Amino acid sequence: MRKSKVETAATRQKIIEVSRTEFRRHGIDGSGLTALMAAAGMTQGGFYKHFSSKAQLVAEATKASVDDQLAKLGALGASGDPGEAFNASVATYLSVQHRDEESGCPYAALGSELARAEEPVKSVAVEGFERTLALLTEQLEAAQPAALMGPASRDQAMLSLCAMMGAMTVARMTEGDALSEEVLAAVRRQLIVEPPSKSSD
Amino acid sequence: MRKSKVETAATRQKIIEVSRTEFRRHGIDGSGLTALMAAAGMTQGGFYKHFSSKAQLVAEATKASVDDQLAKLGALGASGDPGEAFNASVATYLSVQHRDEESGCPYAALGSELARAEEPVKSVAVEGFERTLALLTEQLEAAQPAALMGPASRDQAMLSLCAMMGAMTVARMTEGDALSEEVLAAVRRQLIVEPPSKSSD
DNA sequence: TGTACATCAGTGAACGCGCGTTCACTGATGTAC
DNA sequence: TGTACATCAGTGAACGCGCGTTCACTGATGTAC
Repeated sequence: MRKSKVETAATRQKIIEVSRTEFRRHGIDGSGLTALMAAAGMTQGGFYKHFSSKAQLVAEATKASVDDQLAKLGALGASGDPGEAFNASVATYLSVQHRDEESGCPYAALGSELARAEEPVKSVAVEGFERTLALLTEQLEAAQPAALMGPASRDQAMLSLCAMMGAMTVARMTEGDALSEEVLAAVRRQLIVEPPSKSSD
Repeated sequence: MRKSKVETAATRQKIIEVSRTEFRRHGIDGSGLTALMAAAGMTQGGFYKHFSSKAQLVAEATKASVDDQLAKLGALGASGDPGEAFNASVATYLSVQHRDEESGCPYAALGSELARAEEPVKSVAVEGFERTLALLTEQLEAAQPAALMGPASRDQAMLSLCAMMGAMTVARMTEGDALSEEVLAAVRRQLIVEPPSKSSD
């Protein structure tokens, strides 16, 4: 039953991919390895040929989700006006589509579980947050008058990122109620910034 | 072994109180009824004399935590300048003390788990959020020029509340790293409002 | 290039364990007379 | 107020179940000659 190196790598990737969906849907504690491996098309015994523990998988799946999110938000900046990248990031993050997605931001999906996580996972979470914060700070500086740059930009990016994550968690918590869409729209309105060229305020 | 009505009510309250601490520390899925009842000084069998299921306990514990938080933030407004109540709420919520507390805001502690909860819990979460939002909106309107009142106040309160919850989750996720205190301080700086009397901006 | 053998990806049963929930039982409390 | 009995808070063992992890086994892949 041995598989080729290419197949093995693909299987490993498949397990990570499937986990991201399962973790988002049922949480980390709520996703058993047996169900997880079945969703990847295998039996539970094979898991330990790819990962040394469930914690290691959680770390890798979280890292993959952060990388994905960074790539998605980064692409919004690369194509089009850099002054609009920040607003595009906010609008994309705080969309109903993101709320209903099976993947997406791991901090919004697993926030309180990640806060309780142990070391391999914790480091990934901290580094991922730092990188996302750095990207958002850059996008914010490109979108605002030069006078507002410096430490204030990082503060504002911090507020924006925390508000986005909080709003997404609340939107999922209140799904089905009108409040869910209201939270997304309200925080979107509050975070959007005016482009640097036209300063009317 | 039957207990008096007063003792029975006290035991019920004790279970709820203990649960709030356990849920905050280990999450909902991570808190077993056996450990929970032991922490309340009883054996697991007695649980069902007070609650019909674990889900019912989760709903009641969440409601108790929300009520507590509302009382705490409301008290900040009652004693002292109403124009300073909002800033006091922000500073109290985003404190290192709140981060390290065993009780505190259930949304920050259980956010992603509450988002996955079923009906009895979900309603409590939605209603609690609405009430907290209403209190914060009031406090905000008392702290700002009349011109900024109306729908904009609710939007701003929504931003503030989401940012506070998100920041607390991130602060706990990054505890041990300097980022943890930085997030709390940065979001505090961004949310504080100028009192209505001295309008310099 | 062809053969012989070591490697190891994946299987599926089994491990000990803790989960939420049920239940027969105990004995103090509450109630009816 | 005093007695007899029903109620029910709390005990602790047991239920079926799924958890994370281990392991002997299978057989195709990779490697050495």
